[in-house]
Amino acid sequence: MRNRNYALAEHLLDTLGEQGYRDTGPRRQVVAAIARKNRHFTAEELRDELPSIGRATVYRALKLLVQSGSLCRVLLEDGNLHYQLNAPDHPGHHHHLLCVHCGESQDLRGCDFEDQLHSVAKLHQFQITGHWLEIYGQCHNCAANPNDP
Amino acid sequence: MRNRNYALAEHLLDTLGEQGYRDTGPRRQVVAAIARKNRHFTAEELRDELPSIGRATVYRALKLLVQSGSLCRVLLEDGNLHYQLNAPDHPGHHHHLLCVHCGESQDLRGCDFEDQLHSVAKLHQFQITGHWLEIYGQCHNCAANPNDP
DNA sequence: TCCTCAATTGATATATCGTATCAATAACCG
DNA sequence: CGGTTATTGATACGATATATCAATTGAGGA
Repeated sequence: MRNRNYALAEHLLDTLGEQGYRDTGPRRQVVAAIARKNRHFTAEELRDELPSIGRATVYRALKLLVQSGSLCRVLLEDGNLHYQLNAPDHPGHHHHLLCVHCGESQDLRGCDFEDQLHSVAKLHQFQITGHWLEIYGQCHNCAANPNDP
Repeated sequence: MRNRNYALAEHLLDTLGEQGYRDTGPRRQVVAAIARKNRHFTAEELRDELPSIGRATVYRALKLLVQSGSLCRVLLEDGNLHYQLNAPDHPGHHHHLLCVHCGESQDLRGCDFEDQLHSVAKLHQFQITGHWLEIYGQCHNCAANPNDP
């Protein structure tokens, strides 16, 4: 686990490096903290875990990671925005199945709404340039064991 | 137009009345201001138009209207949440085609993603309880006249 | 019509989330 | 090594929204 997190963190730094961003101490700490997370999180949550790092630095790092496709912003059902690490082999725009019970988030893979979106758009004479989709519910585990933590 | 707005405002007040909420002066003003809008807006925008009304009252009215299904929260592409009046005959949960150029918002009607969502969910052994979808692009008008205001 | 009481209001403080500024510092590259 | 330039962090600020609570007001009953 430690190893996987470490490799993940290095991967994130590499991705930033490829885009000309420097490999700095604070950045390493932010990225390491993100790699340790196994669910979506808020910027402030992260900040609490990194008290020695300036608020602005944390927000800047998050923004870079979103821009570079390593991190997603996910919209919770209540309208709050959280962050979620993307799988290394699944960067950029995609959708999530968010478990409202345990907070787990699965990527929606191999599914394409684009075709349907475009045909709908045609009906409305609308040119689509983007979309945002989040799906809420219960994951397999939580549906089977509704009384777990 | 004045008449339509007036009827709209009365409709919103009626809807609140049915749920046991009182018909008050400040509420009437908020609702009237909303009925005048023809695009999505922020709470602060509304507040600027109603300087005599307390900040909290504006937010409270918005919340009630969202709860009662008269108002939608819409997510802009940048992650900001705005409010959008629902058509009286189309309350509650639905989706929007948001023009990123002029800010117009069309309701997505007669379109059902639910079936597709559920079959995808089945693959992931996930029980869907809700979803959030926004679609961004250019409306017919803006696509045809990209240089208009 | 007037009373009463609960709902509502608004001033204020507080919380959350994020950006702008800018001097000091640290990374990278030759 | 330096020198340049990105980066940092302290601080202030702004936007969005809720909590508190005394004062006010609407609505239904007497």
